[in-house]
Amino acid sequence: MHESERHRLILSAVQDRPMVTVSDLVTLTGVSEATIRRDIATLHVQKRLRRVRGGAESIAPPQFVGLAGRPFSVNEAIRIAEKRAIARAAVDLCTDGDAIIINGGTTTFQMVHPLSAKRLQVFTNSFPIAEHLLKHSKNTVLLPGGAIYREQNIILSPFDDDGSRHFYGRRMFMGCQGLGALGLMEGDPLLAQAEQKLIGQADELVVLADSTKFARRSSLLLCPLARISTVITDDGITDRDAAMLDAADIRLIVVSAGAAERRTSVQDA
Amino acid sequence: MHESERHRLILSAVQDRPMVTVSDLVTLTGVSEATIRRDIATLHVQKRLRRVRGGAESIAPPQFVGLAGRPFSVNEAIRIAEKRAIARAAVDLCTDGDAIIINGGTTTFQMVHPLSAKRLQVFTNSFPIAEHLLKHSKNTVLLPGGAIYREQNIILSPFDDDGSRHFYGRRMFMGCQGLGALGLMEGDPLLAQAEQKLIGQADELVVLADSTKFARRSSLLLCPLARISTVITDDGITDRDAAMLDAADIRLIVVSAGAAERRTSVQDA
DNA sequence: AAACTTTTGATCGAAAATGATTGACAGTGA
DNA sequence: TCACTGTCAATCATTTTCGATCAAAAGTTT
Repeated sequence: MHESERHRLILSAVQDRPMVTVSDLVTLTGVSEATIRRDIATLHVQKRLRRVRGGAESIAPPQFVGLAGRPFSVNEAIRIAEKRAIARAAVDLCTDGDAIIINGGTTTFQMVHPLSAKRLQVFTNSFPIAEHLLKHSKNTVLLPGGAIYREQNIILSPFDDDGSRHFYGRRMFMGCQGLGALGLMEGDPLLAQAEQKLIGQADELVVLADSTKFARRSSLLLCPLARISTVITDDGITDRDAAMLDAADIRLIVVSAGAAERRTSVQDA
Repeated sequence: MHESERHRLILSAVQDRPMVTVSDLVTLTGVSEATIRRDIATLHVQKRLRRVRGGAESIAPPQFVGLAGRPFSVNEAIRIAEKRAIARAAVDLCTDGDAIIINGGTTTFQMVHPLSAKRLQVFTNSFPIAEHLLKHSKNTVLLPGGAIYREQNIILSPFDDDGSRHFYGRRMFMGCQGLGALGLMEGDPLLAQAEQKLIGQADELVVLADSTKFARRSSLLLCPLARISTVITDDGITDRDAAMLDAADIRLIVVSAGAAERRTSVQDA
């Protein structure tokens, strides 16, 4: 057994489990204890795992992953003010009693705070959104069936009969990775699949996209612009992009991310 | 049991309770009292929990724990030691990689702590169980579709195609309200409906029932004794009830709720 | 093939973790 | 007050784990 092969084995073993012991790895690889220790030390300085007494553990300990339902640690911090303002405008579209669909994502997650004051029927594939609404609001919460994907924090089923067909909402709210003349684009295949399932279960499709999204392109084209009813974005949007949405007969809601309240200016198409 | 694993277990245990005692953690982890104290001291200086007399408590502000982290406020406190011991024995039946089904309930909820150390595929209709496993373990978590019922804390759909038909487990674990010669009884119609959906999706049906359940009767008869493979209970069970289960060809696992280790005695039928 | 380097396995003392014991201390009830 | 109980810190013996060292094995270069 060669060094690189051992390293692959060790890394795969450590990702499966909260922690692997040295003796575990000895039986797994068949080499001596000393070698395993050396390997762990090497991988530790390479920051590919964390070395702990007795063995090794994954570099991302589970207690951080799940920290109070923070969804996507990477994207979360960026453009947070814009996302909040956009999410607030999205919630403002709803009145008590409405049935809505919220697709998982960092932008849509920001809707939970203003939603706390409402009483809606919310269908969502986002576990953190469901969790928050359950704990901090009186909204009715409904979920599709399926596995919980930890990275994306969404519930997704490989099957068609996951319950989403039985829910029909007045509006569906979703984020995206890119928005261009070709339509709505998503980056993550799993998110795309989840969104695909829910589009069509609502009268109106409301897209929450901060203004940087108009510059971004992505590989997965989810639907054409014509399918979108409303876009909510911040005031960084260019006239050209606004004109593009206008041409597609999309209602555009522009919010100001500035500290002040929602000075939302609505420009109907 | 290694240090890092114990720490994960302790943190997960302290999470959904106002406080855990040292002896709780001794039974949960199987290590000595001295070690638990040292662990608590370590985690305390790391500010990952607060050390209090008799045990430890969550560092998190009570607002989060209080609202819905508490699943079933009424039943939770009673016979907690028995329930924990029973739940632990239930988890001991599983080996990594197994696919299991856990029905929501106060007894089955106690399975989450020992489950933290496992790597299973867990299908559950209990939102708190899913939440805990997602945050504090590396188990794969799967859910049925439907609405979240706040009182029972379960996910339930009025429709048949909620995704549960697509999951097949080696074992299904469930609690109950009563257990008699006629069969398994449930009190809450919603819980009964949820259980009905999942029975039949697993090879073995394992019932977790503390010994008081044999004296209780209820209106909703869920299934006959013949459908049950295994019953796990505490040592308060009478010979008469044990004989009843034996006659029904049910494997009986009796655990001692006493502080000591899991002195589980298995009496096969 | 010989000389050299790298990797591996084994040994052994050091360091760390653990479990059990003890006594101190506070609270409880008789 | 006094015994009793539960909690806790300190201590010590034992076990586990670690790190350093060295020799054998494997691979490289000349």
